[in-house]
Amino acid sequence: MPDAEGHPNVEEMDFQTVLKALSDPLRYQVIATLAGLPDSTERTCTSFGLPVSKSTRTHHFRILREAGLVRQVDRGNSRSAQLRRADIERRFPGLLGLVTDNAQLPEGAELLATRD
Amino acid sequence: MPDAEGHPNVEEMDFQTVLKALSDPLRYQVIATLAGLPDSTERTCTSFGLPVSKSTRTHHFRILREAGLVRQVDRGNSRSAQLRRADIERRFPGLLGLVTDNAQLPEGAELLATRD
DNA sequence: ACGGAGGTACGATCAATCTCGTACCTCAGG
DNA sequence: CCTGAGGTACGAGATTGATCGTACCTCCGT
Repeated sequence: MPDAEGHPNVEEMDFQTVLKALSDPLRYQVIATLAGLPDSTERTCTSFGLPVSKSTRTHHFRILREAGLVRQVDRGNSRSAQLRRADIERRFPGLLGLVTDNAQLPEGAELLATRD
Repeated sequence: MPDAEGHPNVEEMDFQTVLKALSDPLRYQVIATLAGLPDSTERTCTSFGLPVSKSTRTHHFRILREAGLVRQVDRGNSRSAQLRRADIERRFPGLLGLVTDNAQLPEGAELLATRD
């Protein structure tokens, strides 16, 4: 079962849950952005510049985390999110490729995502 | 734009729309079932034995059709649905493989699906 | 011509979920 | 010790989506 922070391990990842997580435009955008950046990239939730409130942001990142798509680790005063690329690739080979190939990132998304 | 029956062509298929279509358990089950059968298989909506009413069934098949996942053609007195396998494979390579690999079809699903 | 099976269209209902505000927590920096 | 930034938890509102019943259509078989 998932760990204390709600991360499922590779075997526990469920495709339907992942599809549901990705079917929201904002969450899709987060994953597509992360997938287009170097593997070890870590970002705070805020750094994506999502046009929603803090609590809504927490909600979306929880869904991504519980689907197994991102890992969130405590970094002192904040919390960084990183794509679980290897895990996803092992469990759902090719999925991330489809995500990046079909991403329609809004203008400036790369800038926002690259900002610290 | 889509034809009169609402079928998008290959270029018009949208990944987000497809993900949304697949994120419902019943619709996923339909696609997974079709994907596991020979390519030219045609089925009536009823033959899947979905545990919902007629109108709900129509609703789900409309979403699958408008996402571009199935093609529905008039067959006289009824209407048959078939998977747009080649189109999907061309537009989203590998997606159908993921769907079949992660399908958890209920017991007897193959029988229901194979029945005419 | 009639009945029934397969489908669609429409409107209503109910559940899921996206959204937000507020309150609260923790840590880094002054 | 404060303050502010980043996050979470919880409850409420709003929106989406699944579900159904009814009415209606078309075709096949009798």
